[in-house]
Amino acid sequence: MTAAVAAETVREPTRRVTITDVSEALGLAKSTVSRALNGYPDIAESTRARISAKARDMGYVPLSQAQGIKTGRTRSLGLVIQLADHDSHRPFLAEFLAGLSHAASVEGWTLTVATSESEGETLAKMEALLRDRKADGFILPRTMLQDPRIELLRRRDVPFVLFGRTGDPAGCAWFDILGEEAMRDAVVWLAGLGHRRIGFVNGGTRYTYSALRHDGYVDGLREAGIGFDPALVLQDALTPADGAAAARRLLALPEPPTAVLYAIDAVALGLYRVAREVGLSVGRDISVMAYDGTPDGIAADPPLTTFVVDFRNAGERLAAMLIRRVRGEAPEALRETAQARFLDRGSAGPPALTPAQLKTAIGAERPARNTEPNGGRPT
Amino acid sequence: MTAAVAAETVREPTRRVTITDVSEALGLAKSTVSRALNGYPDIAESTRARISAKARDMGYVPLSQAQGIKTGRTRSLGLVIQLADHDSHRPFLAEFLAGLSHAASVEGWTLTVATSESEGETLAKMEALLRDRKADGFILPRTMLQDPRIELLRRRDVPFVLFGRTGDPAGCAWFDILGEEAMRDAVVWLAGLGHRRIGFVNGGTRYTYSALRHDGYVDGLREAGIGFDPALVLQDALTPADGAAAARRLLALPEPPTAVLYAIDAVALGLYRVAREVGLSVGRDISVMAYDGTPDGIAADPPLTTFVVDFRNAGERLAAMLIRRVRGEAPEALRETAQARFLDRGSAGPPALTPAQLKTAIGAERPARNTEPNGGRPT
DNA sequence: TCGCTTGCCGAAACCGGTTTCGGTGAAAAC
DNA sequence: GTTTTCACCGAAACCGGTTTCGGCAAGCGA
Repeated sequence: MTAAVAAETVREPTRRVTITDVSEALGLAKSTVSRALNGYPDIAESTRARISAKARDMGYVPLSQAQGIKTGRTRSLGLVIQLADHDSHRPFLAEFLAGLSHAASVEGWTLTVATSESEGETLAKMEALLRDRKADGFILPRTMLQDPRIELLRRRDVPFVLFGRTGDPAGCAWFDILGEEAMRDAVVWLAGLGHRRIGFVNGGTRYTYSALRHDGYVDGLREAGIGFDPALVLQDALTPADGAAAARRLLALPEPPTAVLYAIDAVALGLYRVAREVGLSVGRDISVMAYDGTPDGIAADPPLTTFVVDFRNAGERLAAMLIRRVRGEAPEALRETAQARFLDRGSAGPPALTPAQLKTAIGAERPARNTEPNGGRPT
Repeated sequence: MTAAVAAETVREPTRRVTITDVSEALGLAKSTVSRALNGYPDIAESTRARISAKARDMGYVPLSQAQGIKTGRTRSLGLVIQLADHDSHRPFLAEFLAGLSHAASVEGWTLTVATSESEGETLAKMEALLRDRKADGFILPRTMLQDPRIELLRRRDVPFVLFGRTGDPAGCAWFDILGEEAMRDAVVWLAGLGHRRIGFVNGGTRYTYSALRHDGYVDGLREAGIGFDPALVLQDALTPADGAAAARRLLALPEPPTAVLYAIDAVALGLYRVAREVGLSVGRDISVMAYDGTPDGIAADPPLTTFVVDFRNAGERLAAMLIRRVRGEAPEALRETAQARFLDRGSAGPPALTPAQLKTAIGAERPARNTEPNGGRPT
């Protein structure tokens, strides 16, 4: 009741201050004010100063949609999230959005978000956002070697930035984390602990990061002086279930790895399950490392040793870059990379067993299901 | 190289079809076309039919920002996500966004997202989005009993819908899951299994859901004929750490509960840790149930029995309601609720112990750390 | 037959900006 | 001292719509 009254009375009639208000307050033509504020060269510096001062303390903020009707741009960033149940980025979505939103709002821009269930729908959503002028450009997460989104935007001459790299970098701006360096460092670190048989469970081969991380793994082996064994490498593991299957296959090898490096945290959690089943202690009997920095990794026992990606920072950098891109800067000048931060949480240690010992330990231990502390208590 | 050439040649000059194009094609004034398409009564039905047919097959779609300059509305929904490290909704953000985005796009609307780190920033972001006309209304997640967002929007007469309920429902539209029913059902179900001492670990008391779920817990006790014991109820547990602390306090009671009901999945995971520490088997020695349907709950051992909330559906309903709200429908007609789906995954079973037995079992079992299968193997 | 509604549509103003195109005055060139 | 040039600003058109206002013709009652 009181609320309704309040809504009626307090309702602020604060008409927004327009460019006309500013021009009239100064006795100038509104075209002059517009050109002054937009940096046209045919305005005297003194006049420009007068105008921007007045505009500032009158609280004038141009209405982006009114500008857009003529300029075609509305100061908004587009993000189309393609959902997939295996999406390992999902836990970080909030961080990523926070980064994007923050960097955007600093410049007075906003973020338009859409979701899609398929590649085709993603393209359709992007076209719709362009048609409605709800996005001046796009952030493209999870880039692929051959990416139809890039092709579309290139063709339409729409600005975009990649979170990740791609096959043909022409005309592309990007921000990416050097996953290859993380993989290399991981291998070197594991080798330093004494491991010589190191498995690698990679992510989706269609994504750009996959080939890069594989290269990093190979580089690490070379640096550590360990020979490459293709039997130790598995591809396209995207879910915990995939990760568990991969772990089983690796442990079933004649000479199983004493350490497994996963390209994705969430997938690595699958190894924990397998280890529990076959009675191996993670971090002692079998070491595991991964990449991403999932919060879930902390809950694991022992917590997962990993490389932490700062998704918030990634969002901030990408938004800032896209804004500059929309403003006309060349894509070649807008390419940044950063490193993931190594975080040792105990899931990788010196090998307690040789591969041969490991092999026999696995066979001896089953069934390993009944390992609860209070197993035999009567109901 | 080929891409650059393509960008140059294929660049579509597809000028968008405007209302003027349509009016000229029909030999009518554009004002007539506008009024026809917007349902004004002073247009003959035959004319209206002719116009909308022509508009359709010319592919005319009004430019929302051009409309907005006059009407003030741009067909966009606003969502300000207030981040907090304890936010239990975070795992569901993608689902929620998918629901919002999908329902919005069906009506030709879009979703503008911003994030904030504090209550004050949330309000500021909402004002900024309104000022820029980037949002015609807002979805307010995680409503509180006393919610400053609601007060702001009421005062400004801006449409909004709540995900949750609130203290003063005047002028509010909402969608909510009946958490109170879930809590009641949980208690009744636990009682049916034989539990008489049932703890309750609630979430943040400032949020509306908290009081409701507490009521549901009490209702369940009444229905099961169990007396209410305030010692079994803890409030404001928002993180796994909080959940662990709560579990310790409950287990330290003279007569500890044999089952604990958590208002939040993520918090309930804290009990698993405590159980492992003191050597209790979850689902046998101590039962636990919670609410939300977190994916993390599946990874727990045993998987967490819970009530699953369909966040995607929630997003869809909320977006649809907000659109209707912006179009002028009364808030009182836009109030929906739904139920969470019970999902038995094995973390709650018949009590294996009496509270007294439980008490002694806890004391006897420590230290319980060295329970790994291959404990004593030499390095 | 005449005047008055009423139904239906066109003309024009408007929304809040941008951009093109001249025009003016002062300084520079002759 | 006159002409030319240039720097600087105003007027007006425009962007793609909405909305107000008024006018015309047909229909109605008298």
